[in-house]
Amino acid sequence: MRLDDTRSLGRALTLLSLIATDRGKTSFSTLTKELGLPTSTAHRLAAELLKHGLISRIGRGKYDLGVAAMGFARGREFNDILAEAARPILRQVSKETGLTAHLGVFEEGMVTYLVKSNGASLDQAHFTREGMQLEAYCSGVGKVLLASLSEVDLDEYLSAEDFVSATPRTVTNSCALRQELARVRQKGMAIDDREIAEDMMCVAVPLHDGSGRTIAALSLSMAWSDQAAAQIPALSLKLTHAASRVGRNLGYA
Amino acid sequence: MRLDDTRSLGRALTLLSLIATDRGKTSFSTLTKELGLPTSTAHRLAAELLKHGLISRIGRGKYDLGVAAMGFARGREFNDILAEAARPILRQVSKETGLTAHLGVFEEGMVTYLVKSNGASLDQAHFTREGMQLEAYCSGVGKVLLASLSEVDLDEYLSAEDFVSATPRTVTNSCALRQELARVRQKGMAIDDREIAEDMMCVAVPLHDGSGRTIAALSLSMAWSDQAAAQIPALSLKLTHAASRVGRNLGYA
DNA sequence: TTCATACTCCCACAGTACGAGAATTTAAAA
DNA sequence: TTTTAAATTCTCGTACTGTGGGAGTATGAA
Repeated sequence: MRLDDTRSLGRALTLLSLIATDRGKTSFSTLTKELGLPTSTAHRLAAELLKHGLISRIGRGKYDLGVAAMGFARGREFNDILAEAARPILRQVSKETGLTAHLGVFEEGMVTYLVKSNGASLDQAHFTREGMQLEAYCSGVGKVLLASLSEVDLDEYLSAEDFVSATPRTVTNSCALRQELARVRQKGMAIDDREIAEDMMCVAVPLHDGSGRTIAALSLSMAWSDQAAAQIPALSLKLTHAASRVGRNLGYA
Repeated sequence: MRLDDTRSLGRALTLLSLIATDRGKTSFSTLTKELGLPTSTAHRLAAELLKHGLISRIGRGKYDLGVAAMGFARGREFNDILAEAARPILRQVSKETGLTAHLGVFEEGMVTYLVKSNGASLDQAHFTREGMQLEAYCSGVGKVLLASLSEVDLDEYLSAEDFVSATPRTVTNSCALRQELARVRQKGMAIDDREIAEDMMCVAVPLHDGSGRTIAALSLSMAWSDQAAAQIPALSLKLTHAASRVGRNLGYA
């Protein structure tokens, strides 16, 4: 897209998001000054936003979100949007690879699986369901999400959790987990090698929002084998690709 | 405003509201065809909406609301916006007239008062509070709101309610109330002449949304007297004016 | 009332947004 | 796999939208 092809629209939307953030605390003229918008232009755009109900006037020089903006959220959660935006892409990846793909988010110390797309055979991650919550420390998705936590959040998590072994390879030592998470952070991907089930492995990568924060993780699960292990770099690349496509679907540059 | 001064913005917002209504059921190309938007233009606009997070891609040719649109609604209700948009105008009216102004909406068979702006003296409607719910059949605001109900909704209301007299003049007969509401509908205003309190009267007018539906009512209350009664036409006009200003604050043409 | 600020209007001009059509990508059907 | 239809992106000359300074008006506060 040519950069200035949608200048008025872009400016108006920036203005809108400023108003949405500010919630009528700051005067309109102050906001537009920050944006460097000329008065007449700003008012012209505001009038159109007003006409469409996206903003409302709550006083002289004060605007807040409008009634149309309300209707938008009705019965819809961030997670729903994320799931719908990701679903077609996960479906494609699982079709291409024959493996089962997941998308999960971190909620209250657990991983919530928002999307599951089954691969060709059913012996991969047959126990997961959409909406299911699982422990974070023993899955690829979980490790990616934990790796994105701040120091304090991670400390809290590590001290609150009670780590039980799902398999002999599960990492249950808080120190070892810290090190593992550091590796994940550095590599930008996590591997679960028979840590959650004896005969399973998976790769997982983060999904970043526009500002680089990890908001979810994608994974591919497969039955464990030497040859499967060999494919991991390629799969991880594919997943990263998929993640950035999901990001694009959500409007993250 | 010159009509085509904000064409791209206007088109984009129309597109946005279509998507918001449709929720990804209809394909993008169908929507744009309905709007008569050329393909390339439509995609250019959609790309910008996407970039700002107002829409998200949920599949090939499918778009739904985006994550930014979510953030908008956070902790905000339609009633809040209505109240904030109306408050400065009611304040002005009550200052000009010295009377107490109210704005109320119909909720579950009762009137909820969203805004109260006190006049000069305190002997008008001293018993009302913002957020208070009162019976609809005996106040000006209530009568305006009842007058806007559909036949079936009104039938339901009339059969469900138990009408008690607040004063000797309160209309408690369901037939008489029907006639009174017809008058209100025809005149576009309601008068409460000592029906809720012995020494009080008030005028009320509807607030219409863009499509003409009554979404709220505004009123002015005063102590009863012959001279006060004589002012009612002028006050009603002023209120109608105020209502249309509130409407403008909300973006209703 | 006065004052400061918000808002609207005007209009000539710069350059954005337009949109047809071609090219490319994509997903699903065959 | 190939085929096919639809979605999406690209290109580019130009029409006309959007711009923004400035003047003028409206508004609310003191």
